[in-house]
Amino acid sequence: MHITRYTDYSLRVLIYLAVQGDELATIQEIADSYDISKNHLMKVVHQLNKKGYIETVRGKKGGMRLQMAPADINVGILVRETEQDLNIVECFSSKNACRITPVCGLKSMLGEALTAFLQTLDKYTLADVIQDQHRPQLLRLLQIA
Amino acid sequence: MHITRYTDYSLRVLIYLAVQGDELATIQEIADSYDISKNHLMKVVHQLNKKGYIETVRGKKGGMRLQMAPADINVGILVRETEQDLNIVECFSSKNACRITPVCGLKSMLGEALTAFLQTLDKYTLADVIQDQHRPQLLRLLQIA
DNA sequence: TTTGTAGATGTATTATTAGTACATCTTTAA
DNA sequence: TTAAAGATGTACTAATAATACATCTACAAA
Repeated sequence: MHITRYTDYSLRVLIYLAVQGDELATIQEIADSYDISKNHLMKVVHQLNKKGYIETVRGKKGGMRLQMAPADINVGILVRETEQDLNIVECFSSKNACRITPVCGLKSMLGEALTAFLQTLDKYTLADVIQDQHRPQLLRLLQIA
Repeated sequence: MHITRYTDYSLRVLIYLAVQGDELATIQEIADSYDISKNHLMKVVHQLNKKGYIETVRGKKGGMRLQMAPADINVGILVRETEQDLNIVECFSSKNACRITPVCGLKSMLGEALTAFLQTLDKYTLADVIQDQHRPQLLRLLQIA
């Protein structure tokens, strides 16, 4: 059981921006800080912009910054919006072919478990991820000047 | 986010055997009932046997049956044992390369969420999956004589 | 004791899809 | 006008889940 790197990277971008503050950050800087693919990050950033989490500025001296306060960015909601496919087993998807689905108790159990997973994340915001006490270390680890 | 078909099939085999009762069932019968790959099921059955969930009988007139009572087969434990990789994000695995892991609050949140997921499943057993009231329909849907 | 049927086991192949790379376009500050 | 930044779509690669296949072992019935 995994969440996709896409969701992981989305969270990392938001963490970077929250630590960085009001300055604009470029995709290149974030990719370098985490040592991950710039091209993949591009899609992540594009989606975060579309969903209103960040604002992007094109052109020279462009970049991006958070459009919402860290305390208003809920981790559970973000995961739900970012994780493409939350059908944890076949019977949750539209192309289900399992014959016993109508009378199988498993589906509701797994649904309840998934809800418990997401509701746990609903308790937290981006501000909780980056506690103030850790900000200096995060600035250093992410090599933000 | 998914669980693997391997885990799904493990659960389906146990459901079949619980519905079937004391008779021996062959891999072929189970594969036919669910219309899934016999070859894939072989591995699933082998592992369920190794873990003590079922007993298998080789040779002519062979097959398999449950080795534990349905009420003693816990769904959460089974999922933990069957799902190969429960490292939901990179920082949970041994080959983690994310720089901020030491001060990142996300790891404990996702850990807590995963625990909530599994603990939900811990509340249920195979007997809960197959409620008595549904047994006749399950027998029919699985085409068990 | 032979034969056929069942599971045991390991290897190879296929398919899916996440992840990555690349090319080109648009925007904007200097 | 140019360089630097994001926008966008397409194509490729890699990882791994899923499947198929081949051969072995065990057992029961004829």
